[in-house]
Amino acid sequence: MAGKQHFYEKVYELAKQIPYGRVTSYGAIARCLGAGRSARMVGYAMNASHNMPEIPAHRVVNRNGLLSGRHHFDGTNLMQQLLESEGVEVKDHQVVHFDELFWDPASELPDDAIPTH
DNA sequence: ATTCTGACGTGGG
DNA sequence: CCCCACGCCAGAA
Repeated sequence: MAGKQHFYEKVYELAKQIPYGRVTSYGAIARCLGAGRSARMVGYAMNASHNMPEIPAHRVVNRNGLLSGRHHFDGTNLMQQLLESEGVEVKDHQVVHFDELFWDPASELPDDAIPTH
């Protein structure tokens, strides 16, 4: 049934819809896809998205707004720079005003835009 | 084949 | 507040 390949693609479809200048979390994506306990797998999917420029992996942080994936980007601070380039403030590896910038796919995305197949 | 390590998150002590 | 165990499961060793 639900293979990894399939799951990764759902993650990507969802990630592509994160609005410019907003951020979400690994767990929020997992929950939205009906795999609430598989947040780690979302991290794996992001890790495997390096060759996919259309996937805004830098907009996915952990549930505290911490840039936990920063070491997987080229350059020391690329993840932070990408966020700042779209107006997201980052201080001490953490998104400032995380509460306001947080985008929850489950509550802000219309049902027909949530990948199911 | 088995072990180990995580771009995570929750719950319990 | 801190620390730990656990669910989850892909890849590397």
